[in-house]
Amino acid sequence: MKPIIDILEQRVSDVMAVVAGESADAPAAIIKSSANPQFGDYQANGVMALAKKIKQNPRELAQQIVAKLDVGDMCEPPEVAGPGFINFRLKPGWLAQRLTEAICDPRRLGIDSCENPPTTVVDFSGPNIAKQMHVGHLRSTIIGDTIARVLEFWYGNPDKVIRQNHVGDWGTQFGMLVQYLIQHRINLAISSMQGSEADSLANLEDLYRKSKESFDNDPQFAASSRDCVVKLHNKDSSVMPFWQSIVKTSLDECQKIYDSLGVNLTEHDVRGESFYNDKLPSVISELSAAKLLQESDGAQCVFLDGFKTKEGEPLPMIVQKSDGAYLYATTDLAAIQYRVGQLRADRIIYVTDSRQKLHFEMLFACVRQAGWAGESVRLEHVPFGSVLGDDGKPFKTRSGENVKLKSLLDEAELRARQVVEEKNPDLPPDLKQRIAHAVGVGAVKYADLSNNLVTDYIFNWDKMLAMEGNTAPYMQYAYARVQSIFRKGQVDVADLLAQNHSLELAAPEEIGLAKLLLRYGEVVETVARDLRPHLLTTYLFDLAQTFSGFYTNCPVLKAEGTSRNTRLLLCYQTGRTIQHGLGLLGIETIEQM
RNA sequence: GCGCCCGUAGCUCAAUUGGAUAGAGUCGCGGACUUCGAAUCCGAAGGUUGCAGGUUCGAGUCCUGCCGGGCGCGCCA
Repeated sequence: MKPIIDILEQRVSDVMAVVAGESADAPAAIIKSSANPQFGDYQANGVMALAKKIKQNPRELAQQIVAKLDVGDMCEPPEVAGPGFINFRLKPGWLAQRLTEAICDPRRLGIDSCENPPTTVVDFSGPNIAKQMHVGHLRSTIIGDTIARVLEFWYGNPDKVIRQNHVGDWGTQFGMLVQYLIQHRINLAISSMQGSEADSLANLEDLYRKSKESFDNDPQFAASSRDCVVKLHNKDSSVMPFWQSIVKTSLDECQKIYDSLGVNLTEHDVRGESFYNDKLPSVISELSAAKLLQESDGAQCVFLDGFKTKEGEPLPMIVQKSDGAYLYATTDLAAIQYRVGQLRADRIIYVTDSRQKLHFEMLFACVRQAGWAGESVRLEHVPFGSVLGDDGKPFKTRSGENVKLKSLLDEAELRARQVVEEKNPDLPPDLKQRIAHAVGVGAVKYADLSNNLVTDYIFNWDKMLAMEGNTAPYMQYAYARVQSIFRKGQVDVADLLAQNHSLELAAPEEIGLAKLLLRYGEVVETVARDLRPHLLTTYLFDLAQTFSGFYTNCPVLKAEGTSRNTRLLLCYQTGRTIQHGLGLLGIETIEQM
């Protein structure tokens, strides 16, 4: 189904073009859903801009447009209001017809997929695998996952979305780790086979700490570590197995976190720094060939217009250090070449914290100048703020360490379990555990995604697990209540849908709910375009609240005939929309909680 | 010092990117369970959008200058 906004946009724009005549290019109709119900359901804001352009009275112009406008099939007669708005109020009969269509669409809820979806790379998560995943990886991982899910749905073609996990599996710290293993004759691959999972995990933590200690305190070890880095770069067979054992062990740990978080990332999405290692020399030579490379203090640099140091001098993007080593800028350049050249990406999205903003600005400027990404390739950085503790400082443990994602998730589940025990002690234990997992993980993700990306947010267990307010548990509860109606009424959904159902929207709560349900597609489209997940949580919360109002005022099972049928279908579509929307956020729904 | 981001109700956040009377949640206050799950709902209260100018039909949003905070600014990622 074509979105309501698009239908109105089309019709109003057509009339505007006629009214404007050939003299002027008519501006767009700019249809928005109205903020205030007093102004109807949708409004056209573009008339005033046109009036200005062709020097006419905006209200009179709006009147002319309304007179020529043919929207009688879907709206009550449109009204001109204020300085020149046109307000539209949808007819209940037309709403019912559209909603029926949405309900009968088993897969897409009546939402069209976009035309010509671009092949899109979503680069997210990207943990440094020398260490366990911690809270610093949380936002990129769940925001990136959501963006990938939303785009997959909006594009209507999962093949068009390519997840890339640009893990840090290369670099100087690996020299240190490998050197430690060699020196102590430890093969992680073997010890993790023999030991328990906890052992291999502890090994990695220990390994990092111990080798760091040696590196800092033992000059000879530090020297050997640096040699080890060189050997790694040369793919020396005496060190590679050790490196591989670290990578494998570490990625396995990451995978457990992803699985537990419900994040759609697998080993197939991993293209770590090591993947690009071979391609770095050609990055330099191609930059050189493009006449972009300059030496400065022994380092190979690209100087781009508009970037300055604190002294006001040109700020270089260093692509090769004076000792010959490459940097993350080099790897990112190679990654863009790979993504545009091999993956055929038309759109590349980077989900990282906002501190890397400057880096991406320079990176994008560089590939534009080098011609590695033409105008047709969209490069987008999605920056986000930090996770803070109650004190407003970066979220850390009491001892000042980064909070491990594993312990974070364990605690989420534990706290959710306590709530379930309190609210619903009679459920079977395994069900309680499933609920606790869905609620706990959902709460963490929802709390993150419901914030505007650019702002920092304060991590607060009590708020994210609260049953009241804009939280995952509230949303999941709303869903469970819908399901409860079907259970209680022993309504078979398949039968319900198979009936020749005629929707009849009468009560204001029914009409309001129907209108909101039909706006789901607009929201998905906006999120896909602007990459702002909190717009989706806002919508879902609005929907859940509107449903609650409907639920208290409109008995479903006690209603009869068409009314009962209508209300059941409204419940069905509400449940489905919440489930689908939460699904795009990577959050599970549960039938009872 | 320069650059980027931010400043909105006591608190946590929105505001469809320039649209109408700035909205939610939460806290506190007042109501609603014999009724499909009260983990809910309804109501009232709460504001000089950091300050001062400017742009225009119209500004929380854009421009300028201050104040306050966060982040970044050559060989880490």
